[in-house]
Amino acid sequence: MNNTSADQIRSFVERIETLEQQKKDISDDIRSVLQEAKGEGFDPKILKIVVRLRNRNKDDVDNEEALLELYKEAVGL
Amino acid sequence: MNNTSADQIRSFVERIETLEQQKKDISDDIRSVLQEAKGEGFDPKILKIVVRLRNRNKDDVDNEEALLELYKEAVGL
Amino acid sequence: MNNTSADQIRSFVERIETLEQQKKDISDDIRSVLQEAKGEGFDPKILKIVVRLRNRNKDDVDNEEALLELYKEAVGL
Amino acid sequence: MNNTSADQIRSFVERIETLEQQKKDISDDIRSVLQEAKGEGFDPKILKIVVRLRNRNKDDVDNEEALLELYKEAVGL
DNA sequence: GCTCCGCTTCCCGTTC
DNA sequence: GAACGGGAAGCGGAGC
Repeated sequence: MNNTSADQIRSFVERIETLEQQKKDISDDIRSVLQEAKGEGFDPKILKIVVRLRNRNKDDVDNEEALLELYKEAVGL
Repeated sequence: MNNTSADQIRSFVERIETLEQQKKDISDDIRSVLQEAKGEGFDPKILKIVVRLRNRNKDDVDNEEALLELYKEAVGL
Repeated sequence: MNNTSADQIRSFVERIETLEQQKKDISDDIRSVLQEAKGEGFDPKILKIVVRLRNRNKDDVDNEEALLELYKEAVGL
Repeated sequence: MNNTSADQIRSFVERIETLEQQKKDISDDIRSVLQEAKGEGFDPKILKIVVRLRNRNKDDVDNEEALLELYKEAVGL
């Protein structure tokens, strides 16, 4: 390996590390918000489910829920 | 549920959504950097491994590698 | 490393490999069943959800669903 | 939903549950083997790495290791 | 269609 | 002994 290649590798690695650190910081922030919510009596797990549902098409979600009800009845739930 | 609780839930959900969006943006940035590296002839997969190794204690990594060599020999690798 | 250690390592590795293969076979079987169900017009994703629900305590599931409804209303879903 | 559909759903769900149970049993067996190995002084984590390596093409693994060494030197590892 | 990445879940170690 | 948090494995979805 020549020097230029090594320099490039170092550069790429450092750029990625910086971004990964930022990502980790944000993950920590999300965790903090969920903890805060929990401290005020809300359920973090359900909050995450709601966030996911809001990212999805409403019709799809409705259809899926309707189907699930049918299947649940079929197995006695 | 009273109005205050609903407001709190909305607030928590929106804060999480904002953070999740930021996280996604950074993930996209990382992907871009890896693509750029690939375009210059480097292996994105190996770059990621290097980033992970740099996050770990050197002695731990060295020990693990030494042990792995022993085990590999034991099974004929 | 002495010979005995190497033998032990080989033995452990082979035992694990055998078990992993069996596990993979069963995963394939599950996938086949889901495919068959899909072929008869059922939704594999919903079937898996039902299986998971049946593994959980009914009261927990009911409580979680009730809570989710509340949160959904709070954010206008 | 008619009775036949409900019967089919029940049947599919039960078949999947049976298979999932078998899979879980095997996972437990694997865990036992790793525990046993640990009890005799071997490192479970490394054993799992060896199992994974044995599943891969030797040339690929060798190439990857060679490349990794180059990159590690480039960043001073 | 396949690989690869991110998410979810599970398991373990720690702490109270 | 139970709950909590961190880490690893398995699964589903996205991107090539």
